Amino acid sequence: MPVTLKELADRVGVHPSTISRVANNDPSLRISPATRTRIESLLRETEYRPNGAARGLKLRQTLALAVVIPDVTNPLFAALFRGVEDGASPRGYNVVLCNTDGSPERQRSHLSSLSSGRVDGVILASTFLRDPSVRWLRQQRIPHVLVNRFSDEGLDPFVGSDDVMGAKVATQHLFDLGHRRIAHLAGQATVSTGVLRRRGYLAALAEAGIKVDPDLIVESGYVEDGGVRATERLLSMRDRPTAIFAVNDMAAAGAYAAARRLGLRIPQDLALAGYNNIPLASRLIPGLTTVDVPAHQFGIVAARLLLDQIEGGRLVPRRVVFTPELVVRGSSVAGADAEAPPAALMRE
Amino acid sequence: MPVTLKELADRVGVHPSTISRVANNDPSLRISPATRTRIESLLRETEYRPNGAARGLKLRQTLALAVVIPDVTNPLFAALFRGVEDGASPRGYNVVLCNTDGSPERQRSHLSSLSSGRVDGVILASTFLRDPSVRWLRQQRIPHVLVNRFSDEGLDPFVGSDDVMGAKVATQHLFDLGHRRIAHLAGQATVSTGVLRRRGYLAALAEAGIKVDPDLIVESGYVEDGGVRATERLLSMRDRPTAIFAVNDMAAAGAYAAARRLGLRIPQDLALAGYNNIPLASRLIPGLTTVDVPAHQFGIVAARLLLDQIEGGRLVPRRVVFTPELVVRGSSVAGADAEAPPAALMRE
DNA sequence: GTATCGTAAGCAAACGTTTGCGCACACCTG
DNA sequence: CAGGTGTGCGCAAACGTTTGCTTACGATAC
Repeated sequence: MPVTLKELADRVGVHPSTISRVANNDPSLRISPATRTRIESLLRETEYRPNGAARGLKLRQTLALAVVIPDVTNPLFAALFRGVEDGASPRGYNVVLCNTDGSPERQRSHLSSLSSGRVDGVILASTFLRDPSVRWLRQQRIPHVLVNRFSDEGLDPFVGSDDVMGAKVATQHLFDLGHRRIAHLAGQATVSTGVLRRRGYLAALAEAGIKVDPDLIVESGYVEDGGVRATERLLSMRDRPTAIFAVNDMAAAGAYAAARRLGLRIPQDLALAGYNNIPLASRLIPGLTTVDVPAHQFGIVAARLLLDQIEGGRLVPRRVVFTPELVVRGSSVAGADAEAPPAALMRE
Repeated sequence: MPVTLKELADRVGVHPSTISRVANNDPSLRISPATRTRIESLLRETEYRPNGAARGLKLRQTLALAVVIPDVTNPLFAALFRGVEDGASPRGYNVVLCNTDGSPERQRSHLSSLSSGRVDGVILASTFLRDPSVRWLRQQRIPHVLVNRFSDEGLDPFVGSDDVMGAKVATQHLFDLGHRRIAHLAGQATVSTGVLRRRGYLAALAEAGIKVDPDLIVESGYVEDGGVRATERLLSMRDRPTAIFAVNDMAAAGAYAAARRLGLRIPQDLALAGYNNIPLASRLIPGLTTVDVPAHQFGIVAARLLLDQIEGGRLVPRRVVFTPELVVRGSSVAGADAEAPPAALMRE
């Protein structure tokens, strides 16, 4: 159905290669202005687009990228994807989206399905520490960029934020408010954000001269449900914490539910801080104090790193690390919520 | 980098075509068990994957689909995308995601960038009535399926829900609760959901014997901000409505903000119903009564329709219309919210 | 001993581009 | 008019598969 070079060539009485050169603006082409305009107008008229497969075959490039994430349904990753698309689209690349639901097999299967040269590079979020898939990408020399979480420290191009500092700032914030028994809903030790944010939490305590109580560190994982259970455990202690720093906002949202169930007021009876600043954070009542992670920026930068890598040829490991920022809301400071939070703008 | 047929052929001392036939399980191939196993083990060992571009060129198929939506950041579309991927992935297709932000030019540009045969088909959500892009798809005979909104009635394969019925049921619900002045935050007249849901609203009023007050129908569009402004206008009337049916949940969320600002209690002073049942609906306090739209199912079914169309060859227009279901929460019936809404499960 | 047949695999074209060279023609120079 | 220099474009290979057709070879039949 789409028009081909040969057809055009017949219609304008010229060799296909000439048309190809005109379409590609080949500077080495010497051509009479007359033929050139004739060809150009034909190209415009027919809206000629070179066949992607043929072009890809010859040029060994697909003009496509893959983004592999656990779940777009999560606003953090949705924003990340938008960033990637916004970075890649102007440069002519399409973006295929792969959801893994956190399952390594699904991740593996997606990557292998893409490995038949169906994308020029991969952006990978939420890998594990020492992730086999990432090693495979390295070994296959498939251009890739890790986002948010890294795998083997420093071996891959990476864009993320300073998780240690973010966690430290959040914890210090709680300390500055007078809290001395500060708990941590922790992420898994198999994930970089988990270990780094825990490290930041510990660093803040150390700096404040607070002795660490191991009972105050409970693994909640990154889901709301885990946050509920972990918080219930914390709040049922004899000497319960007055504040909690959660590894992410979903776990913190779980803490809200647990606190409400026990009749505790936030922030008077329990202060909370989360991580990521997903849209939900400002929707909760009171608003959730959290560490902002510029997911959209992550995407843009990751796309740039990847495309530079692809178009530049050689793999140049490079890390871009953002400095996170604390967003203070009512979950830590009473009355901190702005009057009528600015309505997030969303379309149907 | 990836291994090619010719290389394999050299390594096993056989012609490339034979390897191809073995890899593709060509039933017309007669081959000795010995050679077959020799080839098969080589294929496994090298993890051979045929080059996608070459295969696509020969077979004129890309094994890729495109999903075109306004914005993945919107949970409704995120869920829709997941459905498409869940439907397409098992059948070997990748899915490229294109966000248009509602701009027809961006939609056009995405479609044209895909038109170089870079996808086998397109799933399009949120088109306008009489949308030029859709007509272009039809004219180019590019396999496509419309979701949620349709364009020219009945001309394209479509999956969505019965918007008239959904709106009617929601409005009737408000009527049954005793409300007589029921307003409508309406969608644009250029969008199928806008006109159909308005039609459902009107039908319910007619059936209830209520005379329509044109002042009670205000166009809010599909965004929160529009909902705020439209509701403010409604609530500042001398004889203001006691209930509002909003064209979607975002507009309804805007109504919450406007009501709070005016010190009105929901549902006592103002009852609300929305549409779509996005995750936010159950997060609002009180929970938002709304019409559930099975976005994930939409995606699955749309993928099936599209793949059948692609693989089956001829275009068979077909419509799949779901019957929507009303979800009653606290925004219409005081105390309807379940104790501690089941925590939505999300990952970081 | 030749014709027939079945088995096991090879040959080569084609898919639509891109691109390094080459070729024909015209024009200029001496 | 011979030789040189541009100009304007054409030729053909190559990218990695797929697939209809052909071929080589050994066995069986007559």
